[in-house]
Amino acid sequence: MLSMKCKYALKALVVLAAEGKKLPSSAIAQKARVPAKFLEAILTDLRKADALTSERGAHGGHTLKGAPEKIMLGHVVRAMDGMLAPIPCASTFYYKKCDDCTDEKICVIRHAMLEVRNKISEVLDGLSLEDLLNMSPKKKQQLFW
Amino acid sequence: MLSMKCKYALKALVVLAAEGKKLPSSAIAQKARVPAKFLEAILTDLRKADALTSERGAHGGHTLKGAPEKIMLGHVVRAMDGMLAPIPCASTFYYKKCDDCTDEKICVIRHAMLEVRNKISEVLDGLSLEDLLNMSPKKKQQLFW
DNA sequence: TTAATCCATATAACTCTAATAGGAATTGAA
DNA sequence: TTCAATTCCTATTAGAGTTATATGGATTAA
Repeated sequence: MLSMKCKYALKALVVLAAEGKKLPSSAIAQKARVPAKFLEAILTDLRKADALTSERGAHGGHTLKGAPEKIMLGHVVRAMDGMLAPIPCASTFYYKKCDDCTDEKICVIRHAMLEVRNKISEVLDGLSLEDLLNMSPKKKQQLFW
Repeated sequence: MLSMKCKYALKALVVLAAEGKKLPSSAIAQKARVPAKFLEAILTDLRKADALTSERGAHGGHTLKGAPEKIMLGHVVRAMDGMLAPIPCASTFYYKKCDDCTDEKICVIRHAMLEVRNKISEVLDGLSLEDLLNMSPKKKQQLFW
């Protein structure tokens, strides 16, 4: 399950990608329809995840860091929610051994979940913000949801 | 994320599939290395999900309902954890509209997550308990994890 | 009658989620 | 210098979900 936080993060980044310019968090919150104060925390996390840069003070705001086609959904989801894999022992970036497993090389649950994690990764690490924008039939009106 | 409950459920079913006979929950708990009392509740859910049948009283126990090749992982995971999709609006079996979305037909987040949900479904609805057993290189010794 | 077993309900500790609140620090402009 | 806009930081909170454990009732075979 994607958390609301992660979904909001994606929406915020789509807005930034579509506008292609610096935006204050209040503007992002309004365009993405996301609780403003919650979004502030999310934007901080996105900055730490190197997805955007922020400028403080009057006329400050947030700017996408790098081109929209370089920012992949997998990166964002991992930064917000952690691993893509259904269980820790099947994760590449957030691997953790199971307590109830003696030999993970033969674990059939893990084998199955590795397949799942690879499919999820194929999709999310293969989709960029730019790809998301291009999915929208109403791109020009900037209606994405 | 798969819950422990779901993981335990899968392990219990693998044990039942491997043994191919009626087993009391205590035996399943021991072979699957799952907390006994927690497992009892899980077995009840699996019965409600039509994955096994139970007999009460002395010499009672739980038996897989139907052939192992007919019980799919997707069915089990849905019964334990709910939807496979990352977000409710992308779920087939547990669909629910998003509050922050005006037109889901154009929602780019949903489109991306539909791809993910379909891939997950392809794997989990394509894998049976029998497939899991066959994944194990130590099938004869009944070591699955 | 007894022991084994499933079944049902309650509870508890813990963590996670989805926020909200309040204010400090920074910046550009009047 | 002062003001307003803005990010940034820390704390708090209500509610839900997770992962169990405890107790005892109901059922069944020997």
